[in-house]
Amino acid sequence: MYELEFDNNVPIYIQVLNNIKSDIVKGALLPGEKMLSARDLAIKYQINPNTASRIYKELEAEELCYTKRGLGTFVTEDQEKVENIKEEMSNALIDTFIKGMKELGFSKEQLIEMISERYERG
Amino acid sequence: MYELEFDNNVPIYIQVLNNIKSDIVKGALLPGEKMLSARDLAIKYQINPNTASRIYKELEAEELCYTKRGLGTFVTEDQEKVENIKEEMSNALIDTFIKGMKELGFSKEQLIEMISERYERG
Amino acid sequence: MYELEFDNNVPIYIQVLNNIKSDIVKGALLPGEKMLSARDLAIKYQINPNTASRIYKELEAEELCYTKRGLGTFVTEDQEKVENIKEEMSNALIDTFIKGMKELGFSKEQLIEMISERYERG
Amino acid sequence: MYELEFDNNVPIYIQVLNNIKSDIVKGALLPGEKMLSARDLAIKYQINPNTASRIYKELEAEELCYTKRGLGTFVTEDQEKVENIKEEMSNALIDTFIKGMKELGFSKEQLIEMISERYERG
DNA sequence: GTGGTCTAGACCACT
DNA sequence: GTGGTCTAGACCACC
Repeated sequence: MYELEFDNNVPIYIQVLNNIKSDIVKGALLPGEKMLSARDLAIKYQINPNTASRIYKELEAEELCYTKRGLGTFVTEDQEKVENIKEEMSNALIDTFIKGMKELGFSKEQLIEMISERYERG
Repeated sequence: MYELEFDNNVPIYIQVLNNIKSDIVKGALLPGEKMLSARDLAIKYQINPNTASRIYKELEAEELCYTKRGLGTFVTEDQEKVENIKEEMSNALIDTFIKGMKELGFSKEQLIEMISERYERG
Repeated sequence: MYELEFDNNVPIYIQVLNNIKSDIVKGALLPGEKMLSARDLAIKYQINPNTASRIYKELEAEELCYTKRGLGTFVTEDQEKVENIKEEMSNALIDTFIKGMKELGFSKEQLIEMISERYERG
Repeated sequence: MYELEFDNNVPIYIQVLNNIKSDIVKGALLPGEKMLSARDLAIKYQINPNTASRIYKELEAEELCYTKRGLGTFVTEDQEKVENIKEEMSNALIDTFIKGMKELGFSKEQLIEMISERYERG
């Protein structure tokens, strides 16, 4: 069971999905490594097994993992895919951040200052 | 009519709401200024009139505007409210940004560098 | 309700999926056209609404359609996507066919003859 | 050990089964010839021994091979059985091919042209 | 034991 | 009325 607190405004499966993606990107899940079974994932995050299944299905659609029938689900061995996801996810974060802050009227210097201040706290 | 392209994954009313809030924060909409009628807002953003109404209802609930019966809707004159919104919105942006980037394994220095690089581009 | 007879060896949602894809490829569903609601799709094919939803979700993942919140699901306007799908689907069919028949020892001439004979019948 | 790459969407035992059937049809495995032991089949294809056993069980059920206790498994000597299998397999291939391509809107002439072009390549 | 599919039904948010 | 999410539970095929 997991200590993750869900943000109710974001679908659970998205949150778990991002969690797993981060694990792959960070190397907490290694290429070729066997992942939790869908059922165990469900237990870990206290979610319904179907929801867990769905998460793996999405990961597979993004080619971040693959399934061997009857054996389980495994992290992709294609390191390039992993790099792409890292790019993609960080770009999305940066873009919404900069776009939003500009809209509010913050300067580059202000952004840098705020980040310096808060990085350790967060 | 407006050039805003909607992100279909975010409710339209949220997107317009944030747009208006930003306008107030930036001063594009001044305290006490008369706002568009719901009907005109609907036309400007090409949205359903019901959606436009809802947006004003939410703005009113946050006390960022008020309605004078028969005269229209006006931006709040309470500058403190405006400040609060600015804080609130920027905090939300910063928090998701830092939290997400940390999860992906980025350091403070990397964040600052990336922002420096991209601020002008965005 | 629909006259489709399901092949029990293939998941229903795949069969319906291919059906809809074919409709798009053939132009029976035009770019930008509103598609059946998930509920109506469920009725048409006599399947569970969740299954119908899932089908649209997959189509959307392949960018063959897009969703406007609260309004419905629409066929993509990107004609290139449609062309790609046509290529992809026909290539898959041809490749399995040729590969399988070669494995069985059939020559090119035999294949052509068999197709000539059976095309009308099928 | 074998160079076969498995398609994860098709059960492994089906893939190996078809492989062996093709070998019989093509004459790579001759009537009366002794086949690999289940154990060696497992090694050749890098599969689970249980899966290998299952494959022979299915082949036997279709009467394409028979077992002499203590001696091993042998290819059937009944040439008619072999012919039937060839018919069956090729019909299945042709039918899915023609049905699918028709659905996509291809004409008989187009099919023939595509096959002419690709047969050598495949 | 593993994942895959399907049904059923509930609840929610959006337009 | 539209799609989106989640739960629950069943059944199947595969290894």
